[in-house]
Amino acid sequence: MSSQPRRPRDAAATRAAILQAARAAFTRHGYERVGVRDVAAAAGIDPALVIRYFGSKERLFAEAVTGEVTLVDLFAGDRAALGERLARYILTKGETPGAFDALLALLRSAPSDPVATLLRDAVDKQFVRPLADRLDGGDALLRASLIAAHVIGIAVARDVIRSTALAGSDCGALVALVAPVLQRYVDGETSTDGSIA
Amino acid sequence: MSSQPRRPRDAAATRAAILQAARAAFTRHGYERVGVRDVAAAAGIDPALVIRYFGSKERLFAEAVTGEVTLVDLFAGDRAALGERLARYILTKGETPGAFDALLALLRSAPSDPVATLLRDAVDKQFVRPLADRLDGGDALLRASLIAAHVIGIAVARDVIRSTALAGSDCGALVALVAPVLQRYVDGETSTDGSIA
DNA sequence: CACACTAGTCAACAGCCGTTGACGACCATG
DNA sequence: CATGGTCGTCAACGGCTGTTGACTAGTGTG
Repeated sequence: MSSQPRRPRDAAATRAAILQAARAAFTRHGYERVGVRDVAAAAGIDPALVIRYFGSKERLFAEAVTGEVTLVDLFAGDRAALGERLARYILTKGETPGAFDALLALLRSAPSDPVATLLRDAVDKQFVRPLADRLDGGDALLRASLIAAHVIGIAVARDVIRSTALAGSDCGALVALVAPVLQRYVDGETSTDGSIA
Repeated sequence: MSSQPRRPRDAAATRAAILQAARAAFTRHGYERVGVRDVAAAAGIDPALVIRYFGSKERLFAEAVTGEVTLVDLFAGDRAALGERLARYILTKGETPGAFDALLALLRSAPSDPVATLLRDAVDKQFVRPLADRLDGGDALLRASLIAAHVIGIAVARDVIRSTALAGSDCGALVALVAPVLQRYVDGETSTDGSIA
């Protein structure tokens, strides 16, 4: 029996294959439940190569997950519809199966301590702060954090917990409900009262 | 060298000690990162005894985490202040260190597949459905699910990710911001109009 | 051709995991 | 006192984990 043919000697392609396999696995199952051997098998190579290329599982995760999120362009544009843009983004995302979502990968891995740090930094630097910069009024940082919290909550409820109502509902109806709520955080007003505390 | 003295033969106390240690550990670190040996060590007994009492780690987790959440009483009372009650509950919870929070334990363990199912059932049965029963208007189930999503998001952002802005802020200011937002889901308004139908 | 270099494989390490069965120690009851 | 059943301990199983080093097979260069 001849052993299976070796991979062609292409370092760049192999590295990319590992990264792609890692992204898919981490997105679906989270950091803890994905083994180096799983990633290697999905990439069609030896487990040792994964370590050789990335040093350790943790660094592979960091490299696979970072540098992929580009939310900032969402924050640009008129603030009156910012809530709707955010709602539409989070709610229509993930409709293409097999898509890699760094946020989801991070959320699934959040219980892991180094990952929690990674996630905090990513959310803070790529979401909360840029968003807070575009908010007027007091408590901008707090309101941006609460917007992030709601967005994260929706992602967790729908994609991790797989809440039946959220997962099975029409996106349009969801956006219509969520958009004005996020917008309220954007505007920073309490409608019954008229002023911020 | 005499080995350390045996535990007094008290089955009920030992069982309770295991359960308490398991709750603390699962709340802090989640299902995956807590080993049977960790729980046993915290309870001061042999790892084998944990399995003897609970059958398996998974059943221990289920027993440790279920039957502890009693949110329903929050939903009773006047609906006009329901949003504030919810906001106050989620935001002031966990101020006593060492407290066990089943929701947090579940959230930290959510990536694990059987735990995700457990969590979905718990959230659905103990939160979404009772809450939806108290909501008027269309999309009651959806609006209740979105309230749950926001509450979960705040919990994740604050306790798992440890978002700096949320973790370090004054609870009163947070409640003032969150309460009217949750209330909007309660009232089911989509316009800026402040009146309920 | 012979060389150094690199890409890939293989086998194994040490350590952890959940779980099991055999084995003492204790206690209540006969 | 003897006996049966329960409580606790101990050691070990098989399987998994991330990681390492030795080894082979190709490639580009002198």
